Amino acid sequence: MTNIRDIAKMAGVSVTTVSRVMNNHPYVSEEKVSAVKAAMKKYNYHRNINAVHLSKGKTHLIGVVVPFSNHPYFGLLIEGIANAALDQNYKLALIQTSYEKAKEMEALKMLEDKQIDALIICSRVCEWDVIESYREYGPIILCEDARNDKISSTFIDHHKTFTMALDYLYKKGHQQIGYTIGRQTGTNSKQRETAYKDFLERFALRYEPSYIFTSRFNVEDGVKVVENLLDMKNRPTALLVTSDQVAAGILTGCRENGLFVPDDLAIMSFDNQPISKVMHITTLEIPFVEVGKKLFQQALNGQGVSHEEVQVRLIERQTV
Amino acid sequence: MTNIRDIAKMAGVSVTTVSRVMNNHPYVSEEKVSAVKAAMKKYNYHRNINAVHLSKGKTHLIGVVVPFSNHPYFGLLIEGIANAALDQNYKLALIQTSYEKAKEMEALKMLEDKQIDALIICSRVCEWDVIESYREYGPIILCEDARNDKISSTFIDHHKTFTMALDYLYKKGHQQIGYTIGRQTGTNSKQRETAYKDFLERFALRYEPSYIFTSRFNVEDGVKVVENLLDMKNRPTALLVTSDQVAAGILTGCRENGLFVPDDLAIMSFDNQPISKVMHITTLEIPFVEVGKKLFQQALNGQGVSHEEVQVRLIERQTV
DNA sequence: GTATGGTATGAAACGCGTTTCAGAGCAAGA
DNA sequence: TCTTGCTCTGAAACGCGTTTCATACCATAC
Repeated sequence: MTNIRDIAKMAGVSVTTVSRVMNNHPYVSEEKVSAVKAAMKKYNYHRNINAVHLSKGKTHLIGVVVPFSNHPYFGLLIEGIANAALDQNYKLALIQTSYEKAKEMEALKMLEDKQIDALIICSRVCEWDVIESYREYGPIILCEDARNDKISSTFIDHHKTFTMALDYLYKKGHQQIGYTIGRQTGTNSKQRETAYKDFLERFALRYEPSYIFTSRFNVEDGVKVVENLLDMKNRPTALLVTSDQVAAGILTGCRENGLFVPDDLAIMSFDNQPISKVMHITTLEIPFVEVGKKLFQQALNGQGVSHEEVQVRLIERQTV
Repeated sequence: MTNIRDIAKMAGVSVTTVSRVMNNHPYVSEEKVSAVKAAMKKYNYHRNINAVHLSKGKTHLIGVVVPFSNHPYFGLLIEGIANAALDQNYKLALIQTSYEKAKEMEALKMLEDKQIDALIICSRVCEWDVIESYREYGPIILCEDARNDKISSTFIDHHKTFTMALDYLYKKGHQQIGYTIGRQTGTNSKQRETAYKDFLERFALRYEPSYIFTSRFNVEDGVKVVENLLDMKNRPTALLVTSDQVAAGILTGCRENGLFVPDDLAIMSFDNQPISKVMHITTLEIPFVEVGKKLFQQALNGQGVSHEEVQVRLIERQTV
């Protein structure tokens, strides 16, 4: 393999000059530029990017932590981040954790080892202080409400959003409202839980544990929600569903079991993925492209701590 | 930042010994091991991974090229590859091309620059000879039938599979069969087209161009297929659909427009994603985890050219 | 007693591009 | 004439871990 020194020798210049040519620095005479370029071409020279990385102390790689990549929510987030990254000539290192703490730690270690320039954590399991202790090694960006903390974030105020959705359902006459959610832990889930309890209190409604369906991630989980509903004596009249996938499953389950939507059960969902449009599911749109772009921007800027709130938008369709 | 030489000095050993300790080489006395470890701990030493990369000439990064990451097909593929990669302590560099040639070239350049150890291309736009010309820089693995070529692949024989599916539909009494597909170009699509034409010829059936629906990727595209069908005088009685997403859209569209499945229209789909189970769609299961694992294995082994065929499995449900 | 081989250790070379610093040459302004 | 201030160039240092090679010691093996 030819290296920069070989090229310098062949072109009759110094390595500095070759480096300058490669990086389009000014102050290189035209003759030398062409001599260097000719030599590079002749010897099919390609610079060793790892040497560049070592030298510059940067990799142009951004780590992205997701629990799964096949889930539309994270798929969309990845898509958004990847698009923003490509524009800036950055690459993405995908780290799939399956919510295992050890895998998440590995991602943090990659930052520590300078294998990545910044880390975007789309959903975390590690505790705050653990993540914070890695902040010194590079920018860490979270995709959850971290306004009270010293780590940058792009987030949706899920308390606000959930409250808005619940109020909307209440106004439509619903007083027995339940909800489905993925993980129980996690900032987003906690915010939603609080919003739910606040809502109940505000309207003096009773808390009914069976109205809350946890560990609901995909369509099949949605179908199972309906199975559960059928067994209940006193069903909720409306459900707030934190993913269009689950909502699609619930809708399908309802159809198969003779439950009419929205009359027997109203469904208000999240995300506004294509499936929700096709199935006419009322949903709260999350602007994934915008979220991805902001996450990436924060990862790039790095230094200071910033918090970017993203607004969701209610899309009224036919399930409420 | 402390480096290996600092540690060596602090521990009173040579850098070689420090390196050996880090890499668990034998032939280091216990006292020295502990001295080195103590020094590393005391100075919070972390090796610079870029220096390792440069030195070893490897990065433990595998490039994965996909057109989009939010599409379930590619999401699942990524998931499969990522799982296999994590097991072997490899990381994934995700390269999203949107089917733009320039982006795909960038991925090949990453291989050339040694930024990645191998490249898995899940769907390509570049011509054969372009890709082949980069083979000298490292393993390139394709996810399409490349048995006739000098590039490794893990693939599904789509001619065989399509033929099987068409025969199945024929046996069920269908003679007016259409199909939907994503891209028209690409090896997989070509194989399917050929299989379709061969099938028609074999049973002396007429080729009806309007029975072929191209550029169908997601649920919404499926709904539009139904809109098209409604305008047709002489509709197909069965449709082979190359993605469960599209099939879900078609099924939904049929329901809304009073078309009964399978009586008015039989649907045979591909992938066996969760949505197909929930909607009882008859489908051909693609074992994504297996595909991902094989792709990754080939990427790791590298040297020789190998071709791994993966079998699909018919899952009979209620749409045929 | 000598040959053989494993254990233990370190100096130095290696991989390779970037950047700092110093200096030379030349033109414009004082 | 002298000072600034570009433009252009290259030697050398820098980032840092790995690996080869040489060496030394000690223990079986013959």
